[in-house]
Amino acid sequence: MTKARVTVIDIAKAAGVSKSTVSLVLQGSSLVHEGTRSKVNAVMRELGYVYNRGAANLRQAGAKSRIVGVVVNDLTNSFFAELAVGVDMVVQSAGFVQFLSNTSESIDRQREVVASMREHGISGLIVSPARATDAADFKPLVAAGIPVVVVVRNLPGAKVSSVVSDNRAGMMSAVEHLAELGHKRIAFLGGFPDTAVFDDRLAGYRSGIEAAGIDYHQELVISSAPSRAGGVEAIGKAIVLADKPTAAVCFNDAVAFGVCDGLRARRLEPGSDFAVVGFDDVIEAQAAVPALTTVSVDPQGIGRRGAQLLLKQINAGKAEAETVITAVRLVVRESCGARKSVKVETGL
Amino acid sequence: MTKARVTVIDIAKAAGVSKSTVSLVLQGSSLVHEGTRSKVNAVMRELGYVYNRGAANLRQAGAKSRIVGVVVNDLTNSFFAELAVGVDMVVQSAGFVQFLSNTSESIDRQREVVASMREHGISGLIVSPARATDAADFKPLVAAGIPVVVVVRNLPGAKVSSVVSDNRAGMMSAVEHLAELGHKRIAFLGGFPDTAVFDDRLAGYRSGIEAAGIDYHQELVISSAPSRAGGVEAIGKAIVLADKPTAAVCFNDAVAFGVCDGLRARRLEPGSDFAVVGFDDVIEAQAAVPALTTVSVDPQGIGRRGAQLLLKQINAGKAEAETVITAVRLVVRESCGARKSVKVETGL
DNA sequence: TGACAGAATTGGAACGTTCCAAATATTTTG
DNA sequence: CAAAATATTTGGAACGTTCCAATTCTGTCA
Repeated sequence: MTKARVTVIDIAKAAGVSKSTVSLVLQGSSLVHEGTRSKVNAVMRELGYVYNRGAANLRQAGAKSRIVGVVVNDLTNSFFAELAVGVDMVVQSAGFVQFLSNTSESIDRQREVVASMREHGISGLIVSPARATDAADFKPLVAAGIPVVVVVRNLPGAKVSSVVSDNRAGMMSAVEHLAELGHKRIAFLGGFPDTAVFDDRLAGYRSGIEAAGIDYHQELVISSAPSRAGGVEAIGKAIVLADKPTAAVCFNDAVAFGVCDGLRARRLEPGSDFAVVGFDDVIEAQAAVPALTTVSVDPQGIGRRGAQLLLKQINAGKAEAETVITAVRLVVRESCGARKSVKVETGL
Repeated sequence: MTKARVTVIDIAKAAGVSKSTVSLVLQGSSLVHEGTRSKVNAVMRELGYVYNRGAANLRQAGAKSRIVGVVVNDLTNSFFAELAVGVDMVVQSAGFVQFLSNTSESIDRQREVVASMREHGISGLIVSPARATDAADFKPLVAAGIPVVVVVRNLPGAKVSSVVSDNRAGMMSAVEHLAELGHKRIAFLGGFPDTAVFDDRLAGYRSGIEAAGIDYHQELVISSAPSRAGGVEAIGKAIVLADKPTAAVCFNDAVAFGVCDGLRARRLEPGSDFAVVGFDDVIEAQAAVPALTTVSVDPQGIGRRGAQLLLKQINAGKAEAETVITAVRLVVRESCGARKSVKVETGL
């Protein structure tokens, strides 16, 4: 057990050069003689030197720690796990490492986590903000010159970059698809109305029915928690309307699954008796029964785009807030009734 | 945009005390007078001070950075995502943050990632090692006094702590369950034979059939990649045996899903025509058709246990290698044929 | 050969914190 | 009230790196 850490000074001593030269080697400077460089490298290997980024970071004040913080609200949700993987891919290949934390939708936790990351000197932050995050919450970060990229959920009013999926277009295509299948009474179920994502998706819904020549009916928009339980609740309200809907687009897949549960509890089969479309295309969507028709959003792609944007801003020193909207596409499976339940898995 | 960072010296100046006193306040020392403490705290808030852990860390050489590294081989797999969440829970509440990285089973990536984490001064490492990781690979870490906890897959020969599920007991209970259902020819399908996990699960299989008074037949053990495709391959070999099996325990759920695919491709229905049992209880297992009977391992629990063990070792300064085996339990669903396919979801 | 340019190297000083030993203020005690 | 004990506070000197300006080495050219 080696007690003393090997430092740049030990290397210098052993290689017969000064610490400055070793430092130059470390930074790959072209100023050092080829022979010296290789000797120093050899000694470093031999003594088992490990670079102390903390110390380096301290000196080059404000410069880059090569750490990016990643904050998501639910890593258990495969959507966010994929997102984190996407971020990791680009971040890692740029020689950065990621600090990843999970807020579980808790705004206090988010604050703690971000503060902690800041203490550790992150060079940038990618965050999928917890619900009800204050737009001003990341103000201090950007004021300190730390770029912030918001993903998945945008933060209207905050002057930060964001990468979100095309919620409007996605929901619109879902509605149009249902209209093409002949549905006239299409409900919009689930989601909290106080969020930007909700607004976007609802706007897409309205454009969709308008494009299909259907009138908008206020009572067909039923909000609820964006969860499975919320879906059950929403379909419960929808089904007792005087003029019942025959189809629904849901705020997200979780709600859609809940809607399916609620339909079954009323002896209605999703797909054949009532068309259901989700949003997100979580991993369970294709394995479910019936397989869920949904809008696929490629969380990994969002992660990659977000990371790229962040790295760009980090390198640029300071960049303007920028918004990226990633494309989505409707994946037609069974729950919309367009296809019979054909359970053939290739597997080969 | 504040150009200059606020330091402990600025606080000291503004509060009319010395930097040492500020430092004492920072550390919550009981040496400082109550009045002084609150004044300093007030000034810190006012000036927007942010603690520089890097600098602190530099001084208390070797001491704790309050960063733990977490390395998994596939974050996309919900099993590992859950694990990471478990780690995050305990690590976060202990005031640590986690560096999380994904190796995608690449041993080079693993090496890079671990090296990078080390440069950043992690106080401990939790790793689910990529396949074929050399037992000696973490030697330098522990030599430097950085505790390492290996999870999920153990590393025989490495002198590090580990937290693994009870593979032996789990597989044994799966086999016993099938035997109770009347099966005599039970195959063991999938997995790479060069891994410790494989050995354990196979040993459990052997104990299980022995306990049931069934003879062991070499040809019923068919290894393959531990993936869906591997499962298809393995069942393909099993089904053409002279004396066909009527049931199979699989190396993991992915293999089990592949086995189901392969059965269907041969017009056999998993559950009724052939019993299939998986291992892991991934999130898709209960939503699949038929719902998969499998051995549930609680990855989040493993994450928590691993983190606790790591923190213990970090606090102890140095601890002996310790092995924790977490309990598993068989979850009986449909694919073993014990139950009819009853599709009732409560949802409420 | 001496001056000069370029290449390679180098000794501090700094970064923001913690630690130590020592100094000062406050209280207690005989 | 002096001395002793206790409670607070405090200036440096670290920690391991990078940066700067300055230095020492090379060779080149007139």
